[in-house]
Amino acid sequence: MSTTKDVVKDEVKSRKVTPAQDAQAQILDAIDELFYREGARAVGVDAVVKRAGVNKMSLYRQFESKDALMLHYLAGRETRFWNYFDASLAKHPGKPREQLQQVFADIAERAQKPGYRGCPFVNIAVEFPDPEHPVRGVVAENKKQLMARLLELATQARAHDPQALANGAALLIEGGYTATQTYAPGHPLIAALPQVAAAMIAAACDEMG
Amino acid sequence: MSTTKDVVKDEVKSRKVTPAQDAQAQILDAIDELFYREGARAVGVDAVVKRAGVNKMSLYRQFESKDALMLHYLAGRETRFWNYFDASLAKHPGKPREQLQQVFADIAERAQKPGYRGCPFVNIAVEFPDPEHPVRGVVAENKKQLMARLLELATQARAHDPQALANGAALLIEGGYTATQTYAPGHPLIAALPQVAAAMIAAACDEMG
DNA sequence: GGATGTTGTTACCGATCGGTAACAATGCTT
DNA sequence: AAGCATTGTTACCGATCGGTAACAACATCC
Repeated sequence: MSTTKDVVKDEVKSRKVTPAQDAQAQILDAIDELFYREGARAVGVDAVVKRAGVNKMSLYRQFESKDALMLHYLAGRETRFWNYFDASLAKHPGKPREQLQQVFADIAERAQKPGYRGCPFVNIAVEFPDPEHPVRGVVAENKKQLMARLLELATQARAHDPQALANGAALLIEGGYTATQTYAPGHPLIAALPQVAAAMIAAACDEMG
Repeated sequence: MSTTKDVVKDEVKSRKVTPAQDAQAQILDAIDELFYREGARAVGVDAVVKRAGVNKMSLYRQFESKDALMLHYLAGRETRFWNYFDASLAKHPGKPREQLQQVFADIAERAQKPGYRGCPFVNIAVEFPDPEHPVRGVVAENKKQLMARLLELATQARAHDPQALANGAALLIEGGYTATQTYAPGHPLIAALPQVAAAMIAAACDEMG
């Protein structure tokens, strides 16, 4: 008798093997896009591996959990954010007031591009309300540093009350991020961010109390 | 022979029957708290019925889907929001500038209370990024009306550029909401919101261009 | 006292969640 | 060629997701 098991054996399997570091890079690319666009909570690991073009086990052999994935995602976004920030300042070296103004101009410009989905730190903080969740530490650290940089700029710009200007700038930045999601996309409110910031900066530096 | 089916029959079932409208009220209370505190996406219908103290079928006999639940949740939050808003204005009848200032003062006060979790419209917009999702329509409507009210106040306050002041106020409000979630709870930035708003209002109304 | 309509309960549906065991196929080293 | 570590594949795991069928227990009206 012939067992049916060994009848068809010459099919081409052709499974491609991806080095670990390549797979890792593809995964990081996938989560950077998916977590940002659809939200980390809404995107499952199956969607991640599908988009990354790797196997699920390849993912879990390099990242211990989805929480770890989110932390890597945030780390990448943090690097990108400070690159943006430093690029804004680099446009006006030695001119803190123009630097601060440029930060708002560049944020508003990015926020109007299609596909913009707000600040990734804001989004993930809203998606994970538990303040003990590991992602919240990254968010807090980012905002803490942002406030420090704003205070530094406000001080260098010789504002009457540097902390007050830093507070106002921080609130406007958070507001600009969020308004992109709550108001209709392309709403003139986003485009008005630099003007609002300009008025605030002028009032904080020019007129004497 | 004795069938085992009818041996124990005198156990007290004691199942309470809740009128439909009572169950509905309990469900609305439950989602108002759970959806706000933990996020509508993170809270399942099982958690809702458990907290409401009703059966799952009682829920689905009155609400056709979880999406419908979220719309009811948002409707309740919208009513509450405009009650807050009108209450702020009622403190200074006929004085638009003080009214606008009061809006910020009251928002900042609420935002510093324990359990505050930001603007429910902002949160649900972040949780459901798809602009075609039914909840997004409610969010857009709320913000649209808010902008209209702010513009009305700015006009009455005789700002040089009412639209510019309304834009600034809207951005500050969104920023205040969001900052409660991204910066540490109780962060001085939240308490500074009224001062920042005061400076903005003063600059928009007082000084001549 | 039925008959009827509403409510509670249980048990289930298929789908998806994050995560893993086991093993086949591959590449690299010697 | 042999041995070994890495990678791919499949098939699962228990839990939870939103949602429903079927039927038992109740209240009410005639």
